[in-house]
Amino acid sequence: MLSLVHLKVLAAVARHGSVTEAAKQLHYSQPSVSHHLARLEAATGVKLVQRIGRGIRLTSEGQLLARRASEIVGRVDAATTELAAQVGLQSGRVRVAANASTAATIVPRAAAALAREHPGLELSLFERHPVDALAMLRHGEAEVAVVFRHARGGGVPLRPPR
Amino acid sequence: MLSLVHLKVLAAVARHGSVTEAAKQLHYSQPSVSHHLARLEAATGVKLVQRIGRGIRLTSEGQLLARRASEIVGRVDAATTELAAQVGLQSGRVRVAANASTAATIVPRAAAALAREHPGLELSLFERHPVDALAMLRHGEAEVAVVFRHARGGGVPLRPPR
DNA sequence: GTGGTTTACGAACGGCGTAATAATT
DNA sequence: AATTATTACGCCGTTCGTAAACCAC
Repeated sequence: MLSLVHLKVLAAVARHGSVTEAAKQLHYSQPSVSHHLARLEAATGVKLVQRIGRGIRLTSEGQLLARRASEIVGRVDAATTELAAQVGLQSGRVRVAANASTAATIVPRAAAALAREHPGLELSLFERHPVDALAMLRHGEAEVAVVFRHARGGGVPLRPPR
Repeated sequence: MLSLVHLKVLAAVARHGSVTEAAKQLHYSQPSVSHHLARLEAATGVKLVQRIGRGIRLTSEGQLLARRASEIVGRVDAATTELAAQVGLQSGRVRVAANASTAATIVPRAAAALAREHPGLELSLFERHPVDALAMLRHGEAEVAVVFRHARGGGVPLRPPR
């Protein structure tokens, strides 16, 4: 089984076209990156890079694998983020600042849905004038603000809880 | 960065609902799988499994991550396969057995395209009666057979070179 | 006691950096 | 001489298996 680190390194080398640059971006030493490439070649049994002049170039197979590697690494990062978000939704505080009309209409419906989906959340609703609602959001006194700015088209700034 | 092995183990545990079964399917020892789960929990900081009676159960976060893990591991496997196929197309031998009518019409066009895309391939064409063409395929004397079985709807058995 | 999971321990491997070497401009 | 990549080496963490302990039916 390939290693994610190997794939990440290959993707970085593909992006920057150089072992040195990839190492810098990954905060690795130059030899580490070189070694990773060698190991990845050994693991796959495929030549992935070519020395060309005093730099290197990916072979066509290297380019193919690098594209897949970017995709895969992206998914891993996304899964990590998603998991963290899921945990954040299990418990925590969500303070909603809304103006009168939204606080009476769409906010209760959204609040009910949120409470149903994530019963562990502590949910508070504050009815404020739009300007004050946004101020609460800005000052960290609320996680969510719901206001109408215009008659048509609304603004719904959203920050995840913690 | 999460480890692919960890993700693979989590996916296997999710599939089989048991550390023991997952270990069997992965050809690991039982303690290894247990240890992997513990490490994955440590790495993510999230409780992923619960002891329940004398078995275990994934938490909701565990189930979420397991779904993503399956997806990711699948992509890694696909990339590996794809890379191997790409290498196979760089060099090797493709022997095509075709009956007279296809050998004169669609096969040359396909052969030209293949030769253009993958110049390293050694390409041979054999014109045979349909039955003999399929026999060559079956006996490993050809990698590809192209025959018409009926007046409408053709059969194009394909095996990748090596 | 049986089936299942976890903890403990030791061996082998992998991954990292620093230092030294090679190759190209 | 300067820049880039590789090889050599030592350290530490990870991963594996076996053996022992733990827990629930």
